[in-house]
Amino acid sequence: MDRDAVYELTRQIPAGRVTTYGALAAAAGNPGAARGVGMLMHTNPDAPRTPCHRVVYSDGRLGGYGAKEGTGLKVERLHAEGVEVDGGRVKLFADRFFADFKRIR
DNA sequence: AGCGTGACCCTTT
DNA sequence: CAAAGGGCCACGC
Repeated sequence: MDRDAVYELTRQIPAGRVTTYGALAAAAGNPGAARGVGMLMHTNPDAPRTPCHRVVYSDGRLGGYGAKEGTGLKVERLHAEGVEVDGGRVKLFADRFFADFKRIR
């Protein structure tokens, strides 16, 4: 597992778009390593260069966030980029999905 | 080197 | 439609 690749891909996610842990893992060449990617995000320091808030569950839910505020902060950051969030899930998930990480069920 | 834990995901009740 | 089970991988001790 090349974690640098994962971080790189995460950094390349355009503002206002989101992807999933699984899709990210697959794009990095390790399909099924969704959980590992989540761990990488958690391990990753707060690094502003890596927009981990643009990574969510495959069903559109936000998932977790290392900060104390948790998903709350995540919602704010996403909303600031134009991503509508409701009921803990991302609206227009399909449209907002990063094209390069096609993996909508 | 082995074990436990977690920011996940899919299939099956 | 909601809940439960089992299987991924990476990390720290």
